[in-house]
Amino acid sequence: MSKYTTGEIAKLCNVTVRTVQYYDTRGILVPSELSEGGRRLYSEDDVKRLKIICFLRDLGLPIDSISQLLSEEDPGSVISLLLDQQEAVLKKEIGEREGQLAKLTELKDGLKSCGEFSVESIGDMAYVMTNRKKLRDLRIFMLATALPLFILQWTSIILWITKGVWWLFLVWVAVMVPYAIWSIRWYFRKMAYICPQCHEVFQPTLRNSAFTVHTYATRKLTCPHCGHHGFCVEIAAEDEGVKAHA
Amino acid sequence: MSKYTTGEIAKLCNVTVRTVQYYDTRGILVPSELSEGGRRLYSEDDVKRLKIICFLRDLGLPIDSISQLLSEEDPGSVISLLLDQQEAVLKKEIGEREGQLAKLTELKDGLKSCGEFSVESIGDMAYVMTNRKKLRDLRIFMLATALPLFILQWTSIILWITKGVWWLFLVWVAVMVPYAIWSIRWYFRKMAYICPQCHEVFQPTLRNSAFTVHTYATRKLTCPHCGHHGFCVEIAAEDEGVKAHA
DNA sequence: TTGCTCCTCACGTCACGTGAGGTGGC
DNA sequence: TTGCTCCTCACGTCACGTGAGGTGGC
Repeated sequence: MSKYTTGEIAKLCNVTVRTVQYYDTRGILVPSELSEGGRRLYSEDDVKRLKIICFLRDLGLPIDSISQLLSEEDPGSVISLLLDQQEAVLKKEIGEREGQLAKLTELKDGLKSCGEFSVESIGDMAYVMTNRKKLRDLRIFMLATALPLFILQWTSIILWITKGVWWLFLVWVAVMVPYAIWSIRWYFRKMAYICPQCHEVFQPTLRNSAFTVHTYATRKLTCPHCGHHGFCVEIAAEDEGVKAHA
Repeated sequence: MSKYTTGEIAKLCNVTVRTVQYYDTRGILVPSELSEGGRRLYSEDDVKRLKIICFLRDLGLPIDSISQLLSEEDPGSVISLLLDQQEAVLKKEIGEREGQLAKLTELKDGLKSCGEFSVESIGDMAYVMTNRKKLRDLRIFMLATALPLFILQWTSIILWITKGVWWLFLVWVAVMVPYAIWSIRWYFRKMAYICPQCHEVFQPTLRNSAFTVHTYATRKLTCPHCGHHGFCVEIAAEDEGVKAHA
């Protein structure tokens, strides 16, 4: 029966000498024999054991679990539990990293579209990203309230043209005017903007914001903190009112 | 300008007090002021900075990189590099874990179909799994050599029946007989089996293995090491011949 | 004065890597 | 004797967590 030294068994199993020594001190793979000089000597069975350890380790199992499994008197009852656990761990870790990857891509896109770059831009982007869900909810709510009016509008127009029923159109006008006033006020109370210069969050007055150039996500405004005039990213306002996003 | 204590800034940014203290000792977030009693006092700007740190940390970036980025005089040139790097890291880690997950599932399936369980079964499974590619290559090679003969067989039969050409069938017989002898011998030289009892790899003699019950992956054999008689898993033999899979 | 919060060591985590300084075995 | 391998400390990694023992501030 040939015996292997630390270096030999390490090479056989594609690990470092240090790893073999470490497994000895941890009691996971104790050499079956020691030479007179105090050198570790490993048997064929030790090699098999180390291969099993490495296989399980390469599945990501912690060595303490492997150690417990190998010293169990009935490993059959433990192994499937351990593997199920590890499966859950791996799935969770994959999910986490995919989430991070999605956020990272979003950040990259955001920084690409944002011209001048500073560390604060990252803060703005982070704020916009966490705020995005809330913003979407607000916009959806806005559309949802407008939808019945939209239907009423076209129903009344069609009825007027085809059947000559004109009173429904009057109903629409009567409802539409207060809705328009309410919705514009509501929208500007719920929205806020980030200044690209001083990175403060502010809410413009209705007068200043209603009649300016704007896109889907930005609006040309003057920052009340630093006086900068330019396109500001639209976000959902904090519930408590105007507040630095800090 | 209000100031925040360690606990306050920690709560604002959803981290522990210890984390805030740690970022101070690492020089990543040094409090802008200290009280006479030596307590850390943080400004609004410090809060913004910590939020940025946490955002980047939650993308999985190492704090040393964050630290460097924040102390850079031109962060714009570094950030995209850093994010690209992190993207690669995350993709690699996801890939690794998906590989581990696949192996883990394979192991679970293997252990389910393997009746009596011991620690050595894991070793056998590991060996079968690393060996699987080689085994598949061998089987594909086997099929590839058989394919021309198979085509010749049906061509000759069809020609004989439809056109009365019988000599091609004689050619097929003349080629088939030596091929059959060669292929059976080749197959049993390339294949080996794992004994489920003593977990040794062995190659049975041609006589013992050719006429026994078998399935796609196993064959009923008697182990020459321990004498156990039962179904043994088929694997590709080591190139050097018979060898314990150690 | 009493809680509560904060302070600084200092050790623990996880699976080894990396020297340092000394020795066994061919 | 000369390389090569192996031995045992012992510290370092990474981002904090977890007490211990002491103090500031309302």
